[in-house]
Amino acid sequence: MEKIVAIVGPTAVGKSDIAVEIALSYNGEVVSADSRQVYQGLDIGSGKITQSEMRGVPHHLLDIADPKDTYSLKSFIEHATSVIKHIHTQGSLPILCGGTGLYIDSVVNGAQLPAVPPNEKLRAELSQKNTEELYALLLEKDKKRAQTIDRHNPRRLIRALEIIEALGSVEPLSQEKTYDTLYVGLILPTEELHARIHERLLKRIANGLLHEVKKLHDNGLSFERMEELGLEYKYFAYYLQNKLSFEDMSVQLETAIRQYAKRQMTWFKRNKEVEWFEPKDLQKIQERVASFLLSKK
RNA sequence: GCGUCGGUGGCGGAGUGGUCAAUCGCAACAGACUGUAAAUCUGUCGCCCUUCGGGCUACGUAGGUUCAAAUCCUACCCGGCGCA
Repeated sequence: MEKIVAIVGPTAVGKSDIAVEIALSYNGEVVSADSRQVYQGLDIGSGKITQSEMRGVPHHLLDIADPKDTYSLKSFIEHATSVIKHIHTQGSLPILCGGTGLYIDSVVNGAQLPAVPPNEKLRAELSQKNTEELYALLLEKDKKRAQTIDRHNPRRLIRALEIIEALGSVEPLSQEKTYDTLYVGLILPTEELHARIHERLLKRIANGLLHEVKKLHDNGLSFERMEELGLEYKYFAYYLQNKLSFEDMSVQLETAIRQYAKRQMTWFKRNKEVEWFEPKDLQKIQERVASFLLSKK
């Protein structure tokens, strides 16, 4: 099986740097797995790596979508899979690196998704209903899916109904593992991570985050869409609409980023394949990658 | 100084004699994840004991009334506002 390395961990832990280090040592190319960095123009706020930080290492799946459109997991799997294939063909090592756990796992596990693109009309229609109604509807149309779904979660209920609308039912996902994967998890003590989040936010603000968000809006990205994009974009959109003072906005944003980091950890912790390191243990990480590359499977 | 309104859990804020360890929101903590994932959702959230259940301490402080008080009374302390 072809090998890939996946670098995971919470936001602000320092994944990008480590990915570049590994790439430089083992002839790697980075495949970003970040649901926001795929969008053009979301640079400072999404923490997109800069040209100089790349240090000559090719990076893929950045700036491939228009933020006005919804980029989907399905597209990500397709793009990433094809890029990884290409990297393998060149005899290089693909390094999946990013904070979007679902994206990474889906690629690593070879999830096969049915092509059911977002149906905005249906979504708008269904979002008028409350969760009970949605659940009742699902129960009626696909009893099997209804049994396992989180019945309080409108997002999932709507998505399930959307798939049913297109395909008649929600079939179990099929997965086909095609890679030999090393999961490198990066972790820091909570206080340290929080301090990094704080510093990073200040830096982003100093580097012109507000200007970036204004520019996005001037270019036609609605505040509504920005709120959907979350974190920096969501809170700065609140500020620009005078829903929050700058002070309140930055405090709440920082809290939201911390909460996000926690959710990421919850996701990654449950994956027993992940081997955890502190970012400062670069040496150990490098050694682990080396032994992984020598192993046979 | 007088008058007046108020002081409730980490914060905001309900409750105004019994069903109150105290609605709710936030934060915090733990978790889920059939595909919008930086999204969405769930649980816990005074202290102690073993879950059920039980015990203890609590609604500014100190007393009091009452079978029963966060809720009524008195004094004091603190804060806002009005008049001086």
